[in-house]
Amino acid sequence: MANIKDIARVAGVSVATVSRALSTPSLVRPATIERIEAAIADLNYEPNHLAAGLRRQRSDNVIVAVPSIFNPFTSAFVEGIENVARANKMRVLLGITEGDIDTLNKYVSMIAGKQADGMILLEKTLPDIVRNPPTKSKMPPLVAACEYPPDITLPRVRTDDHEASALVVGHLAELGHTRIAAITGPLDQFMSKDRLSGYKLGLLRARIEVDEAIIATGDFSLQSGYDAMLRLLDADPQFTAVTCANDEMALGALSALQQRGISVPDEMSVTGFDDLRFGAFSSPPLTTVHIPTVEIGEAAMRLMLDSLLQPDQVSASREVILPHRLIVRQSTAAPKKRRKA
Amino acid sequence: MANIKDIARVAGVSVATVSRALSTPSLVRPATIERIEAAIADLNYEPNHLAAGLRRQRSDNVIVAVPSIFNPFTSAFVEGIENVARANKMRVLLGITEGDIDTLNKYVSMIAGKQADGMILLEKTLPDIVRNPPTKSKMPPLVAACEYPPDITLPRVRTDDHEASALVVGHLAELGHTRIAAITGPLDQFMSKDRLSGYKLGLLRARIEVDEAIIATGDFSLQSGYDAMLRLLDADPQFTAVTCANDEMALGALSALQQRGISVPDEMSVTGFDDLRFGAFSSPPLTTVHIPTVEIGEAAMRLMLDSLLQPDQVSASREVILPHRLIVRQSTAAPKKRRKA
DNA sequence: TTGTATGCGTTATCAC
DNA sequence: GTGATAACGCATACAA
Repeated sequence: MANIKDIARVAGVSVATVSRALSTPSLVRPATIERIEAAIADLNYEPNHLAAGLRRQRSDNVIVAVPSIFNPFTSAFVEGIENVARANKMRVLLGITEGDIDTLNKYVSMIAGKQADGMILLEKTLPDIVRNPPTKSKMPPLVAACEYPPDITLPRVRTDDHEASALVVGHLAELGHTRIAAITGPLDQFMSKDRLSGYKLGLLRARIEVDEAIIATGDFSLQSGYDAMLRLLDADPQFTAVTCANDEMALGALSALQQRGISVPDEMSVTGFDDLRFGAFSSPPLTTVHIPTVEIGEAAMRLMLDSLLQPDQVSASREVILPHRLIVRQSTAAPKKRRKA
Repeated sequence: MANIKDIARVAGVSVATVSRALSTPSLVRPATIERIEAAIADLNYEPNHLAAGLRRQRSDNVIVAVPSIFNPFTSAFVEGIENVARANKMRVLLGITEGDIDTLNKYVSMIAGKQADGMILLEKTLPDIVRNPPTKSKMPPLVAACEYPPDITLPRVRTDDHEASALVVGHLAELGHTRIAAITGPLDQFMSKDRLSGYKLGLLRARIEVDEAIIATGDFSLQSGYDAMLRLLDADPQFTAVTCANDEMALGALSALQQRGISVPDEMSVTGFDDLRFGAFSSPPLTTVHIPTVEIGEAAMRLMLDSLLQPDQVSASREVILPHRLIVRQSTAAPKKRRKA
């Protein structure tokens, strides 16, 4: 492969000029640039990013740490990040953790190793470095999405899941439901807790008492929603609506109801959370809250770019909150018939 | 940040020894290794991957080029790639093309620029370099997945979509269906053509004549499946089954049928293709063909590792074909009632 | 506007 | 088993 030296020789200039022509063309005479470009085309030259990176001490990569990419929520988020990364000449390095903290910590150390310039997190656990900032070396640029407790000082982007959850419950209450069950996410995740407390807030506002007997826990998967729905039905058949902490579980719940022969929304109203495409085409189409997942990724990447441009800026505590909105489809209606026990 | 020189000084050895201790510990006396490791821990040293890469002329990155990651099929594929990449100390660089050939070509040139060592493709179009191999520089390591015409010489991994499609149609024919509609993918994609020809093969085997009037084209999206189903129903209400080129479109079709009040599977049988998780929880659960998407990604990455280990090997024409299997759920049944026109 | 010289941090070759 | 040293290819401070 040709290198910058070859180009310099062929174009009859110095390597410095070639370098400048590539990175700051405004400093080079147009005629010179032309000769250089001719040489580049001639030799099929491609700048060596590794060498440039070594010199400039940056890789132009950003790590995206997620437990798995194998679900629509995460992949939309990653798509958003990639969109703005690409527009800013940066690349996305995929870091799948499978929820393992050691793997996550290893990804963080890749920043010190210059494999990446920073990291965007969508994890339920934080890397150790957040709680134990390095004393000698400087803190690597980190951006958090969605899932984190309020006491950390990372730049972050999220939606107001608390209010969003209350909003859905309010919708059900307005329809006339008074016994509203819930299927939550895993309660060791901040996001789940937030959505659960929003559910309780919604009940409070509607003057409905919380009944722990009709709150079931899932793990955000279709299967867990299906299972939780069955458990709920077996435990107490008197509720007329169920609100799920995400669309996947709501879809699972829908499937369980269909199997039990309980009609939605006539006998049971069901709501989701996230607004996955699949929810719009379920039977019946799912009432849910739209979460701007792609935009969350985009905003996270923009925060990352900010951190990268202004190192050790105290923009550390920047927080972006994106708007949600209720999407009413056909899985919710006023409670009509009483189901038989 | 500490570098290898600092470690050497603190440990009282030369940089060469430190480097060896890190990469080939067997060549270094255990006692020496201990001193070095102590120094590493002491100074919080992290090897600079950029410098190592420059010297060794490799980045340990592999680009995954996909039109979008925002769908379960692609993200499962990427997850598979990441799994085996991680196990082999390589990283995945996400390359989203949005179907743009220039973007794709740019990703290819990143290999020459040493940002990545190779590229795995899940695209409907091939980068120019495949048709016009470079004369002076050597061909970058490329691996193709699923979507490509048979005349290219890239290492590749796929399933036998042709037979898989015929298999589904065979299932419907066995149930007694004689008018079987199809919803295909975009016909400029090899994968769609393959699945369509498999559909026709299935009809042929069942001695059913092909009727172009009940073949509709979609674009693999939920919405397009929904739209195509409506078009089909309006054009000819006499068919009793419809086979869709992927699960997303089948789910869309299910939604359209439900809206029209046509019961599945009593009045209409529906089949999908891919076996997304969502298909198992639709109403009714979807009969489909399981495609081992994650495994396809894993196999693709293994082919990549092979290419990387044995440069200019003529393993170029290696092809891996992974098995599919029919998954019968409740969206298919023997044709019972005649729908009213 | 252009050229010269230095260093980024590592690996690998060759000695010892 | 270990050490000295020459690349790897580029960006930039400084000179001209």
